Amino acid sequence: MSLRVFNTLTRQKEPFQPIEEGKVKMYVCGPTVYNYIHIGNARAAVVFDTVRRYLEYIGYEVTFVSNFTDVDDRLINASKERGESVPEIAERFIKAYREDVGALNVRPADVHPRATETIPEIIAFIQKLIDKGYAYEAGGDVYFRTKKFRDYGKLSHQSIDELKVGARIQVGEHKEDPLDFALWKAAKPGEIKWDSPWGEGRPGWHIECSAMVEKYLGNTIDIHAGGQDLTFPHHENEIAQSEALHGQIMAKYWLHNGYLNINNEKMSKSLGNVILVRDLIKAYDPNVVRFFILTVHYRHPINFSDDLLKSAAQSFERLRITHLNLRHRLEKSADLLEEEKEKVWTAKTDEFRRRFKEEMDDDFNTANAISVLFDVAKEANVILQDKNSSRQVLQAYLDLLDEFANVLGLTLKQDVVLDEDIEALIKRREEARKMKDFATADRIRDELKAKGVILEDTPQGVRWRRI
RNA sequence: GGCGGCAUAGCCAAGUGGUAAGGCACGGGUCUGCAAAACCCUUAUUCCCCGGUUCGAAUCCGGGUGCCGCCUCCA
Repeated sequence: MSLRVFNTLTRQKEPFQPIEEGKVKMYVCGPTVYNYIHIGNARAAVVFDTVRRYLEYIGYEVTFVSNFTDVDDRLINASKERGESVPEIAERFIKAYREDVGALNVRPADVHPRATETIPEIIAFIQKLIDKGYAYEAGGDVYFRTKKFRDYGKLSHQSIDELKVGARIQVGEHKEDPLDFALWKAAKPGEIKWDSPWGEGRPGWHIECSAMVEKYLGNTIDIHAGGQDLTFPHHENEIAQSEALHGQIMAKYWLHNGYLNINNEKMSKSLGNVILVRDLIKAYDPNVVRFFILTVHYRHPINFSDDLLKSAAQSFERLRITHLNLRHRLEKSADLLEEEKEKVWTAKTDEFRRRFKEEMDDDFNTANAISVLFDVAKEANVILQDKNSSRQVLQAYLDLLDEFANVLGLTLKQDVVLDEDIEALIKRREEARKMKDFATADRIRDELKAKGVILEDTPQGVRWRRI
């Protein structure tokens, strides 16, 4: 079995074959940095970070590029409202983005280009489109001539006629056709601006991605990804720009993640139910948030609620406890394995690995991959029941858990550092238990529980963890 | 109007032709000084409804019901 991915372009799962053997060029549309990111943004970031990790796990060399949109209408509006400059706002929220997404264990991209640092390339791109007749200047704006691009609508599977029904020309725009979209917008007085052959202005939203993909990855890339809502118009327009200019396809595979709802309602400002990552990770371990996101297939809608998150926290705790218990037991175990028996265990762990890969190969089915993780934990727990477990076997299962968790960007390992006074209490309880003074032992155990430390007596001695 | 998605146990969620993964919660048992953790057992003769195709369907086809999304800034 090898990797198959669902391609929005064909609406089918296709065998994944990169353009260049062993290498993957991947671009993910990043945030417009005018605010803190919400959990919908987080889902996209986590999902495609996981895709990247898995591609690397199966041996690809991945070049991962993700942009920051640091100039556009929303930033300009925010600038007016807050009396702060556009670059100030952008800088602040880029920093916040890195923190938020970093907490969720999303690795930084190889390159994080910014629109404002790509202006010369954007202008050159637009100029070439004008030269080829795919774009026109009108009143200081430049628009893409949609009807000239024959494939327009191929990604969202809409005909131009159907799309026209919803299209509007805003007041002040000078489009030839309602479906045309801005490549360059003339600056209004006081707005942030750059010089261009068409006067002072700023790039439209879609053009930056086309220019960045070309600059950092080339004319055709392997994977272009983003949220479902970017399919139209953003990605459709990117395709129009890039393919009109280059005469070759922009990306082989287009991946889109599904929506995230809050208590079964769409998350939106008007409903007032937007949850910021920043706030969420104050209440929940970021690992749990990531785990929760990955328990649902990335293309399916995911519902968010307190109860669901609590349930996910319980679920994830099971994996963490097994991990912790393996480590505790490893300190007390000896190497007992004979060579032939080792082969049996290796065969078992290889089988888990095969299953994990099989699930991830099926369009990144993280939900099923996680179920393999639970099966590994179950097996490990059974081994922990045995009084004479071998060190090699325990270590093999611990490593396997870490290996899978790492592909998913999850951290199972917890370091439990105890204060001196807590250690002293544990020691006192041990002495009390030896003397069969269970009243004292239980009192200390309750006391520690109140402080967030759970004690568990095992045949190998006392074991502790934090709540 | 056009395009698309979803409906599986109390809850979450995989599964898209071969006889219902996994997790949470619940109940019983084992282990334990008691716990905790863990393990074992139990928990959907059945996958929104009605027809059809098939040796066989949650899975395919037709019809219906309900919910949702996109077509406009949006992950």
